Parts: sequence; C-alpha cells; structure tokens
Amino acid sequence: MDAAFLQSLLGYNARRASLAIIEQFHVDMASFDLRPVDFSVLSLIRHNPGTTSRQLCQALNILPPNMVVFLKNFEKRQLVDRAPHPTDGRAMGLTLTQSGEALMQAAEKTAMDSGLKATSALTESERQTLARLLQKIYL
Amino acid sequence: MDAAFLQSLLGYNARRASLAIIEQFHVDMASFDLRPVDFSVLSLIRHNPGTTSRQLCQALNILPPNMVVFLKNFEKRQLVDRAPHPTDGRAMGLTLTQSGEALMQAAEKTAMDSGLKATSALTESERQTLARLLQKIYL
DNA sequence: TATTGTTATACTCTATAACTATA
DNA sequence: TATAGTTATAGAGTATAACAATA
Repeated sequence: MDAAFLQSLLGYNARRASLAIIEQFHVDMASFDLRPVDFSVLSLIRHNPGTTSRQLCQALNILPPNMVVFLKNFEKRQLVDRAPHPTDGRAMGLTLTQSGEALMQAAEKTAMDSGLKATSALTESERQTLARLLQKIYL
Repeated sequence: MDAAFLQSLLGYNARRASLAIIEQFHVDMASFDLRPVDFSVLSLIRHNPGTTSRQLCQALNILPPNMVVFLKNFEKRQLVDRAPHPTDGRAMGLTLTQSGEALMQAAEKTAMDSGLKATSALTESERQTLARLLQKIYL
C-alpha cells in the first residue's frame, strides 16, 4: 500500500504518532484508571494548585461543560478538593487531595516511562528536537 | 499556567500539534466536504487503485464496520466506484470515479497548502525533520 | 477454519443551548 | 454587560457482536 502522499503531510504524521503514543499510554496507565485527558487535568492542578476550571479549559482546549464532568468525577474519587476562590466568588480553587497527590506522583512517573517506551526508536536528542518542533506548531 | 511537565511529554505535544493542524484543515477543506478521515481514505484509493476495504482499514487503523459507512457515503456522492475483485470473490476493488479524481486532485493540493499554513512557524528543513521523527514513532 | 464485507448497536468523546450566580 | 460554573442534550467518533458469502 502506497501511503507516500499522506506521509508527506505533517497533520497525518502527527495524528498517527499521537495515537501510537496514546495506545501505549492506555496500556501502561490502566492501573491508575486515568485517561489522557484526566491525566492532563490532574497534572495541571498538581503543578498549579488553586487554579480554576476555566483556566484548565483554556490551557487544555476543553469546553467548560465537559470539564464539569471530569472534575465531578475527580471529586467523587477524592482526588481533587474544591474550595471557594479567595478573590472571585464565582470560581472555585482546585487542589489535589493527599491521595490525589500520591496518585499523580506515581502516575506522572509512569506516564514519562510510557512515553519513552512509545518513542524508543528515538534518541533523547531526537525527542527534544521533536518536542520543540511540535510546540512551535501549537503554542 | 505552568504546563511545563505536560510539555515534556511527547504524547501531549503530538496530540496538541495534530489538533492544531486538523483545525486548519477543517477551515481550508470546508468547500470539499471532506473530514480528515475521508480525505485519507480517498487519497489512499487514488494512489492505490483497486485496493480493498480491508487494506484501507489496515493502513489507516480503521475498523471495518466504520469503513463500510465511509465507502457507502463515497459511493452515494459518486466519488468511488466498486468493482468485483479480480481474484478474491469476497472483496471489492475500489477506484475513484472521474469526479472523485478531479475532487481529490484539488483536495490534495489544498491539504498540502493547509498543512504548510498550519506549520508556518517551521522551516522546510524542520518540517522534513519533524515528519521523519514522527514516522519513526508510528511506522 | 479463516477472512471480507456487512448490519445493528453500544460506547465514548466533543459541541451547543440555556440557565444561575457573581463580577 | 460579561464571566464562572452548571445542566441537559445533541452530534460526532470509535468499538463490539453477530452474520452471510467466499477463501
């Protein structure tokens, strides 16, 4: 099967590569019960304690009604605490609970290892080049 | 918002970049009424005339029941012809119709231009490096 | 017995409209 | 008037089970 033309398109390559990495992610992260989007949200909360739902939505390009569902789930799993925002009465400040922190400490390590496994065909130098070029596209 | 950790993960970067390119794709390809997956299937048929549904499924990692819907749509739009396969009585050989060929000739040109626009922050040399590294991940 | 194509359907993900409470 | 959060729901995308026809 000749896929030379599709392989000349960066969009095609980026999508196929991201799906391959995510497939590995699902395998390696199964024990955490975290989808990629769950992981991204919790990681941002971890590294930005007190952040709001809106800020997460903007950072991850997620629509607010969908974020509500994710956060509700995290609260039910006692991974995230919601406290009144100090300056904005409409918003809620988000932080990881103690068990959320413990989970994410392990999950971030596993996610890093999973990413290395999925990109084992690359050298560390190539990984850094790749990350830099991809960020030039979407940032 | 500190997203440094997520940005260290290739899976996150690849997904964000692919979404950015696909967003541009939707804008530029609107007049063709082709989603990325439609475009990929039709392009493979164009460059591999006589190919079968199963071969397309394997090449694009699409499940057969979903491919049936795509091909049925293409047939209704008179973009694809299906003829009995010369050697396998179970399969159908797929080719573009004359109007399908005309559409895809224009669509492939537009898709290339769209990809260049979405990656205008990169040099041509960087684009080639990026494509090569991404293919090392998923091929 | 395995594979191609197919139907029907379930499940997940993403998007839209409309509402409330506060800025 | 605009924004944060929420509810309900619609739409798009992806996956599973089961079947007929052919290899």
